[in-house]
Amino acid sequence: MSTTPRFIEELTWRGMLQDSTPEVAAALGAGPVAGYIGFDPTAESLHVGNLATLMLLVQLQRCGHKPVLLVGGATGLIGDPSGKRAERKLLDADQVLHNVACIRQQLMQFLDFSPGPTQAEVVNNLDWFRHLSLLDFLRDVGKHLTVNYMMAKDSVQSRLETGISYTEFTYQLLQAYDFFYLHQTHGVRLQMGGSDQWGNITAGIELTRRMAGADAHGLTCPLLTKADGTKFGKSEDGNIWLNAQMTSPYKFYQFWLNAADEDLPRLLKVFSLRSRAELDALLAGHAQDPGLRAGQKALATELTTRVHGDSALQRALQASEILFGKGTTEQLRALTPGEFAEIFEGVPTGQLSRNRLTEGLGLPDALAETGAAASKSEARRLLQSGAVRVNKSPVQETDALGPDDLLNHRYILLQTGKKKYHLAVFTD
RNA sequence: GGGGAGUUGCCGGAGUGGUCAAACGGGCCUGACUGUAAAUCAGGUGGCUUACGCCUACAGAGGUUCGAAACCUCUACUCCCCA
Repeated sequence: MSTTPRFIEELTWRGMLQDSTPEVAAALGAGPVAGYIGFDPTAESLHVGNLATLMLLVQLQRCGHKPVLLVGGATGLIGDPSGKRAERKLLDADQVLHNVACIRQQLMQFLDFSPGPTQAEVVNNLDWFRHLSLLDFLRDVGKHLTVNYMMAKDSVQSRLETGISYTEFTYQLLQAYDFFYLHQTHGVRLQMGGSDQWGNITAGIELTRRMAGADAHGLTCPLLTKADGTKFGKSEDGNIWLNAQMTSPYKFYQFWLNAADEDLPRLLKVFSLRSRAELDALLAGHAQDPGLRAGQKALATELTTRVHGDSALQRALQASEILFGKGTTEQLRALTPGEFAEIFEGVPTGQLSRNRLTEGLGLPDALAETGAAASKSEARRLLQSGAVRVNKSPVQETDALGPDDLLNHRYILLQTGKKKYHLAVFTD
């Protein structure tokens, strides 16, 4: 044990510890502990916010404990009211099933599943809820927690005005039972999660204590916030997903690269696996010359590699260089169709007919019809403000597109603003 | 049950018969500067049009008027006070 870092200490310096039960450090110090985190199958993919809580399990395993990943195949059918202002629409059962399969696959790439005492494990709570009858649940589980206790939770309190269905109200009881069940069957003694999960976690501890007379522990990490007050994990286009189909590796890389200096220390501590000394050195170096963005580059590189692999990182770097570096029209023209497709994968496209080019296609029309601008009026405004570039070259408002502008015989790269790209695809 | 106030563009909020596509602030977009940043500064922010201009918009419907976001009537919704 002496060679591996202490879990609680590790979380503390990384700023990943929000709430914890009093005896949790002692319990973890006494020997290997199995701990779990639940993931809701609300989408086909996890996003970077999920990745933050997932890091708790990664650190747990690195500290010599056993991580258990719970996929909420059952709880996903009910819906967690935590942090939600209003009742949610129930997810389609088939959709949940599908999401569970996708997320399960995704989760597995972040932990070590090789045999041994700290081997990671994946469970699905549908496996035990499927066979639990309502009557058994009410008699064996529901009897142990009072409505008064359940009502006191923030997730319920905040909904007393607007209303909460019996279904969502019961959610905490289901999650509590997960903890009890994993305690009995997998020896799990710790549940972790984002700070919004604290109420559900304590419910589980309480239920385990009452049903099994056993001690259980819990801890949460702070929800990540950004210095500018906007929500972490979102870009203009929505969530940053871990699935490469939903958020291209290029976008993923860009997301981290664009982290604000102020947020950098916290992000690195949470997401990087580097040691404290390494991070201190990195941050010190970054502070010397923030303009180099050494910190952002390290963060983006490490995470893109971990999530998408090294070759995806290389392509993201190449795309970034062409789009933001000294990339020129000549460079664009030099790309092979294969390279072109990889670099512009995930860039929004709009289709136009090839014969539009023969007599010259006006820029306002081209911008509006490909979706690069919302309307011709907006396209004109952008043109007048000097925001528009075609194949990286500045253009005049009255310029027209012709066959000579085609890249790889079918593409024209439209740029509306420094960072916004749109690909016009010309078909026959 | 009685009395009063309100409903304006993405949001807040002016506007009480023409000069209102609608002040001001926020947000958002673009440019300059820069580090593909922050801060700052500048411009823009319904649609169509090269443009003159036209169309659609101020809760909904109808009306008065040469002309309405503004006046009247009804409808819907919101808020406040009294019992």
